[in-house]
Amino acid sequence: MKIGELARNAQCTVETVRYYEKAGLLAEPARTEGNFRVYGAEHLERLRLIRNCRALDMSHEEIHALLRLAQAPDDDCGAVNAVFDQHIAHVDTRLRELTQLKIQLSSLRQRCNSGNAVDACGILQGLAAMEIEQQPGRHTHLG
Amino acid sequence: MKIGELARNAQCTVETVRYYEKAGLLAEPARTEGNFRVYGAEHLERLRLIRNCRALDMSHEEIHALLRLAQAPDDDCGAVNAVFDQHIAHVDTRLRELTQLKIQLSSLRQRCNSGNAVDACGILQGLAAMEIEQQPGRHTHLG
DNA sequence: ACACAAGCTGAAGCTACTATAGAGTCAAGG
DNA sequence: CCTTGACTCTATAGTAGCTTCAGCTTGTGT
Repeated sequence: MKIGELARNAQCTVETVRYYEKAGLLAEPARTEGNFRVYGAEHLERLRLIRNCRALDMSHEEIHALLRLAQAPDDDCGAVNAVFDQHIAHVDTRLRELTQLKIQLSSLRQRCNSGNAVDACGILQGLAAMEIEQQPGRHTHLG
Repeated sequence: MKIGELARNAQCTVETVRYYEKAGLLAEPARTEGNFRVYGAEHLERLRLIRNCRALDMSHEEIHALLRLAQAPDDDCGAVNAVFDQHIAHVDTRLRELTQLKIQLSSLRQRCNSGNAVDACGILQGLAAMEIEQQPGRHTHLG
């Protein structure tokens, strides 16, 4: 299988595949005489796993950890569960943040119903007056 | 007011202030003889507005749009409301995505309760087997 | 023989900053 | 007057996870 076919099978672009290789997530495949990459079923399976992890918003670091753990098939999978639980915690944190954000946005939005001059717009006034809440730093890689 | 004081007043770093200037969000201030930036109250107000917008996860593009609109104080503020509504829609979209994500993650998590060999781990099996759902592209700048 | 698709490498671009190097400015203390 | 230390200056590189581009080579169909 050449890179284009692999990419189609895994629903991603050729560039992304090459990027994963450079990032160390996907093993370097064999090459043809003409220097084209040749992939096997095991590459596709691995790539699918990576794409699924990404679809679940895991970071490359988290995926890397999972892949390392998956290499020792006889070990206890407790560590796998731990990586997973941590990621769920990330998602939870971000969900709470966004929920809080939406409350703030909605309350700001109610301060203006359009038709005012910009000068008198409750939203802009609110944005200028709001007291900045210091965020306690990044606790998740989710934006 | 020099840059350090401005930054303290707006709860951000000196580097961020210089970055906003280069990004065109904050007007270039006057300089002292020794080439230090000197800011007035209007710069602080503008910077506070920018920081509040960022605290609400608006992109620089959105903030830029708001600032442009705010420059014509006599115009109708309908356009301001539109920018704001669009941002609320971004947050909503991302909330729905993350909620969906959490459902998937939870269901995957239930497939393994640790103590298995990695080979038999339901999570890894699920990650490898999951059918990739193609995302309909980025509809928000929120990660 | 020639066109065109698909592959190759390496580098730059994206967002919103953060961090570093190496210099200059300025007020206070000795 | 001189030094120390806090602050400031510019310019550059790094972060994540790709995407896009330039310029080239390889393979395929007619």
